[in-house]
Amino acid sequence: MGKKAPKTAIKPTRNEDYAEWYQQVVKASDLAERSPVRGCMVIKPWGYALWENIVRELDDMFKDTGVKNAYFPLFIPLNFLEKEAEHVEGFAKECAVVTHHRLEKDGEGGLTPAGKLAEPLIVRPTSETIIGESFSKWVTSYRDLPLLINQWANVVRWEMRTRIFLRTSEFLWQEGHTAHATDTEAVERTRMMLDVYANLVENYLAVPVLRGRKSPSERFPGAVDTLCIEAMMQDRKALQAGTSHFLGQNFAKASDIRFQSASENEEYAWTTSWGASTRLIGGLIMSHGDDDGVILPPRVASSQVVLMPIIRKEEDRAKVMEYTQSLAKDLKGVRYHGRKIRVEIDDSPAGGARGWEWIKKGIPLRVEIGPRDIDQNSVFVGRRDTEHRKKESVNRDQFVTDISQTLDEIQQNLFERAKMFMDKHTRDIDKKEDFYAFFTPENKEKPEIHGGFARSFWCGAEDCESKIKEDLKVTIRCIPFDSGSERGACICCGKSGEGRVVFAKSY
RNA sequence: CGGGGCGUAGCGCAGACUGGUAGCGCACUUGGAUGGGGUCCAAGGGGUCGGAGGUUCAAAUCCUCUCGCCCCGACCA
Repeated sequence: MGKKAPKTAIKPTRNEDYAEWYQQVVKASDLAERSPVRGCMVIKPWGYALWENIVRELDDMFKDTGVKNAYFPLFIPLNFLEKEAEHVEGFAKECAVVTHHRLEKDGEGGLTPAGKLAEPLIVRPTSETIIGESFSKWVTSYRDLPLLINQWANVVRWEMRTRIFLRTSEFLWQEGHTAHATDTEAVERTRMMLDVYANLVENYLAVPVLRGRKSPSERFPGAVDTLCIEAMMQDRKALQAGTSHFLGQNFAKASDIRFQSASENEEYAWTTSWGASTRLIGGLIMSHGDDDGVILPPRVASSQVVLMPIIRKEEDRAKVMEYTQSLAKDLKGVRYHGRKIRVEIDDSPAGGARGWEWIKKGIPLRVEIGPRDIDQNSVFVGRRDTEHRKKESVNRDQFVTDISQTLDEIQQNLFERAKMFMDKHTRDIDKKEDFYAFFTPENKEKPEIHGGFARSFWCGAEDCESKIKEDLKVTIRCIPFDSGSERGACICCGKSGEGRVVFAKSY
């Protein structure tokens, strides 16, 4: 008899310490690790594949709407950031600044910066200003519009506190920037791209989201309107999963993006910008992960299935491996949502440890293959979205035939589970005392998981927002598009407000 | 930047109060036995004890300074 197996692969559990659970899951799942550089991460192959799949899907969706990719510099001249007043306000801090362009030996075996730059360069925290510079040259006539550009890039924001995937000093993202002849068209584009994000997050990451707009205080600096999708994590906090901004003519004026209209007037363009980042991976982990590790939705998983040959006697090896290889070949021939199924073969020694590694990594399907299965032309299959002991023998050919359907069932199951969770912890709250109770943990010393999304009325005053933020660390995450026209008393001051807004604690 | 915690093998930790040969578990390597849910036995490899300075015959341990990380807060486009 071996050691008694712990109940869960991840310690602590979500309920014991959610923040620590998250870190342990990231580590155990082999998705990423901390780097020697403060606040930065190394994305390991198992995690980077998720990003590659997100990129592939999103990029296709963008191109389907006419967007083209381009690339702009990493460095932005300091004065560019000074062009838009509100933008300056929002970005004044938290930027990496390049002040030198050379290293010299310091005489003690080290290196010291030399060659001071006349004007410092900023490592882009976002690229509105430098892309605006290009746009101003590219746009002269209404015939040049709309201009629909996206770039896949890394950006740097010198955050005070970082969390792997959720908020890192450097992260990968895409930023779309468009310029239009009319405000209507720009507004439509803003909404169109938000819907693209919602589609990706719900249908690929299997994470349900709320769609809506930010309150003025939560807007992107310099934006006229910020649309967002918000997801609920398993600690019931909100995660902003994507934003799309209608910038009005603010950035066009700052960057001098003008065109001559059909009626021969000179006008400023109307611009938008929209982004989603590697933060999505953090959202995926916190939406689906359990106390045994991460659970990857099949449509973005690095690989969908792992084959684990069981070789009891050396003379069985050839037979088992042959059966395994042939199964792998058949599986790889199956198309799953337009792509090949990816198969891992793990022939490390059979035993519980091997299986647990794959559970922690969250692969959707685990398949054990031993002499017994071969005799019956079957395979022994475990699904990551069900209890880990629940495994069943399936006819080999049936398994291959059904695999797309099985993966879709897992995908669907993950989405529905997350949707039920969000719905369960979303409630209409009309009394101030109920609102405060909802967001106050019973144990102040070691807060349990509590709260959720509160749908309440708000009078529209920033004072009420900041009061609630100060009291409870709760903010308006979004004003849902479908909030309706029902009127009710502001949860804070009691004055009348139209439509319920969603309050929550957030990442 | 404020409060708290922590830096000792790849990972997790003990040793520190009371200074005296650098330890344990996991992982890794080799050999053997196992094998359908966290295997067993045996033998190995791996360390500037975060860094600098000080006290001492002697420092992981005591003192001073310093760097870094984690958690909570402030911040978060």
